[in-house]
Amino acid sequence: MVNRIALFHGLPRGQIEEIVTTMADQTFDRGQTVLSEGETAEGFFVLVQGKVKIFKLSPEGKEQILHIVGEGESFGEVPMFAGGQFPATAETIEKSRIFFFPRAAFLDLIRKDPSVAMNMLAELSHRLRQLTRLVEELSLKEVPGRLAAYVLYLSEENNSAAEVELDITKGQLASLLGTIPETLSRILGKMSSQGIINVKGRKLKILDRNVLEELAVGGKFVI
Amino acid sequence: MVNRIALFHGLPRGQIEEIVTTMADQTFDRGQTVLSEGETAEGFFVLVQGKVKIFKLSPEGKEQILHIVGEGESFGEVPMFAGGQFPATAETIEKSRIFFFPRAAFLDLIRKDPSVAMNMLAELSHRLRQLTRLVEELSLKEVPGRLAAYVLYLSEENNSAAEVELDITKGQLASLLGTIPETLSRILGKMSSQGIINVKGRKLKILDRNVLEELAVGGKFVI
DNA sequence: CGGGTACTTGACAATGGTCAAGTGTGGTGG
DNA sequence: CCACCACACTTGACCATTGTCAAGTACCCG
Repeated sequence: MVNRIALFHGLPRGQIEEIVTTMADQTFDRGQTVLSEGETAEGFFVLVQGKVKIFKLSPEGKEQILHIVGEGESFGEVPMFAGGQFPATAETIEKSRIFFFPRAAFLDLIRKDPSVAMNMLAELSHRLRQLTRLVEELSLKEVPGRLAAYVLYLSEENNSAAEVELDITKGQLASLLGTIPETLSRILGKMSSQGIINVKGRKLKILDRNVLEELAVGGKFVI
Repeated sequence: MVNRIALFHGLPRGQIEEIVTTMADQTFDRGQTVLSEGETAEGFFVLVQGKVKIFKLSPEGKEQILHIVGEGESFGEVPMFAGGQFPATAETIEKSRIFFFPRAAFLDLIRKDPSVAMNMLAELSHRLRQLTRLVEELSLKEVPGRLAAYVLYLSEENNSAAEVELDITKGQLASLLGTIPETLSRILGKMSSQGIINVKGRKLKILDRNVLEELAVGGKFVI
């Protein structure tokens, strides 16, 4: 199980066995909070099975999803290295199995084995790139452009297939795109009626990839 | 000089001398591009003196500043650990002196000395926290709220002084707040006319901190 | 089959961007 | 030392995008 975690790739068996003795193995139902923004951290988490959303809430209750954690990915490491509290909240959106690694043992491991440090540096760098892209999308593109980029991304992930399936609800997608379900629904409707995509529940079919690509780089969306 | 770089704190003298032999020392005039989004990376940079903005450009030319690099800070590390290209562009906004550290020698150093890895993990974590906050601001607050948060941040940096001075132009501040100079100008004007702040060139005086704090957490701005 | 959640649709309001035309203001060269 | 020029900033009129509120429909799970 631990072997499948990217963070521990290349680690000798002995050290894996050592770190396993310190970790905790927890199961969460869907909709449970794993960690809350502002909490002090005693370690970090790895999602083994299920799905977790990392998000921020505004005082008025609007939610911005920063990231959907996939299986094998870690989260909640920021305070371990930078001190302080968690910068966002993590909540399961499916029944999930999560490993918790306490701070001290993991820091020891890093000092002993540089490959863990390198893996962690790669992971954090990857996360920085994703967040950079999120800022770009939110600030420089309108909602249709963000949606187009997301649909194309889903397609790439799937060998550029024309048919893709959302693995989150449309409401969650709206929150990930920095908008609300109503707006997303309207835009999906418009794209449908213009023959750009075909929407059937969570299944999307790309009908005109060129228009999507045009939108995704910042082009305007004419009604 | 190298001693003052946070990344190398705690490093024995011998290793500092070693890394110094591999680095390049460059000077840039104001307005020069240090690295461009999409370029392949051969190393990373440390700003020794001056000021650098890290930003994204939309196809229409709108700019979103992600970060203003301060003296002693590094930038451009993401591709070193995650592979690929620079996710954003870096340009000097003042005459600057910049050290460049080639990839290979630095990776060697990390493998030899875990404290450098720890410093770098702290740096990247810190950056993740900042970007998380930027996403939050852009997505969950309106411009007056972002401005209020920025002014309060400047004040904190300065022992909560009531008088603060912008160290960037208002145009750059607009880009950092995810808006345009016109909008920023109008909001500064409104805040002024309501006695919340006093604006004189780049000098701002906080007159009503409570209102600013209210705005910064997401409160509404009544005209 | 029922209940709740997810989603859709409509009318409306408002934030903030665009375009255009100024008004300073600091730095440089004559 | 002053005039000029470029650039930073301001202000006004307008409008597009998107959020709010409200109501209704579809759909999945138990």
